[in-house]
Amino acid sequence: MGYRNSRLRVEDLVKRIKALPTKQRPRIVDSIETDRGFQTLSEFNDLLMAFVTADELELALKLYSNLCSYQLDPNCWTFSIMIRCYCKKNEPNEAKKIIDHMVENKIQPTVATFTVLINAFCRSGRVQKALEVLGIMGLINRKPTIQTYNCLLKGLCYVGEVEKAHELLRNIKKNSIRPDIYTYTAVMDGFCKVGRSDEALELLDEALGMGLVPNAVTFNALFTGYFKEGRPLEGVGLLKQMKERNCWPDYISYSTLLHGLLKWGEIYIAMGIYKEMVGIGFEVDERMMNTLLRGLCRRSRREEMLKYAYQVFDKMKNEGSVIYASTYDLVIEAFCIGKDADKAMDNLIEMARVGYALRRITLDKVIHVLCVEGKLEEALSVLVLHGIPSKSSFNVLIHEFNRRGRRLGAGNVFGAAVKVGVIPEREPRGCSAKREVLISYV
DNA sequence: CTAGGGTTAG
Repeated sequence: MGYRNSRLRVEDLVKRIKALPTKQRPRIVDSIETDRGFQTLSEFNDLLMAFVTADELELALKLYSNLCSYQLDPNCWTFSIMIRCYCKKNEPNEAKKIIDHMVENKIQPTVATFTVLINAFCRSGRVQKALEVLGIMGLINRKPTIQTYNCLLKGLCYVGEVEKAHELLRNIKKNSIRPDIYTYTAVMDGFCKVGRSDEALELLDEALGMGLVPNAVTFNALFTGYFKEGRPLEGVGLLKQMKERNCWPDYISYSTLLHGLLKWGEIYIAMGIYKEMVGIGFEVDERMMNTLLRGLCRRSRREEMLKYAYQVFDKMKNEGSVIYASTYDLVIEAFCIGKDADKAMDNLIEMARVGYALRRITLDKVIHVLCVEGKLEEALSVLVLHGIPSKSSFNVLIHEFNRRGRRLGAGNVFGAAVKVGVIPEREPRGCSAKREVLISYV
């Protein structure tokens, strides 16, 4: 049974390979070889291409290296696939060797093949090499298309040559190649990444004037620019404009916007955007939820924000999200602000249980609120957690115990302080208590 | 006779 080509068979084979552990995959290629190989080169090319599209690059290389054992000669298409393979592997220099070989042997690669290689060089910041390839194209009279230029534009922006990208865009127009929305998006993105959103906006107008239709990616570039420049509210305006243009914001639009608003302290508006996202059905990821929650907690002196913080925190707990240490700190602080001593304490214990370091400031705040609420026993139990409160917390505790005439409690606190190397100014009432403690701990 | 090429975030 020879390996017979049909699209179904190729897809089937790739599927079967995908189901295998990585280490066992090369064996399939060997089995093809022992299985009488390929009838035609086109069968071979089809499978090679299938490997490359399926990201099985090692298998593609292995298959290619077996080529002569099937007594087949590579053609233009075979080489093109291998160029794609090396580009995917981020080895454009290897790909270029193949292009050179093709050109030398008068097997002329098409624009698409050149574009793949130019893109690979650009993506890795080797714009010079990309331009060199463009030069080879010129030599054999292959004209770049707008896609080729788009790759170069992105490459130029990537290496910080936005000015040059802009100039190239002008030249493209002059040479009567019609830019498309990818072209404009690429240069706009370049401007936005260096804080020149206004120039990006001018380009957007130009694109609109040409009848091009901006998409979410185009707008997302502007979002990024606005937030880089500290203009979060203009981002909100942009969202509105997007919708008016019937361009539906995607997940990246929303999360960029949300992140920008949080970064610049527009927490209330951020909460609104968050609700909108959830309403549409976007899942807000854990990291973003942590950021949102921290923002809400920072504003928790406003009652409404505290309420939101509670809601978001509950939701995260219900969904089993990981709550970061920095988030716990702020949540506990918010509970303290909200005079919810028990919740503050519960979460402090929770924080200790999951193994997070307990910051002094957090311990202090919990001890303080527990004392204010008259929960002395709980305040005392904070001392058994792993973490050292500040001297003033020990002072407050000793004072509270003294005030209630609880000499033993005060002595315990004093002892705990001394044990961790803190000598409070406050002393347990009655000298004997202090002396006892000092004798037993020092 | 045909494969195939270009976007975005914290």
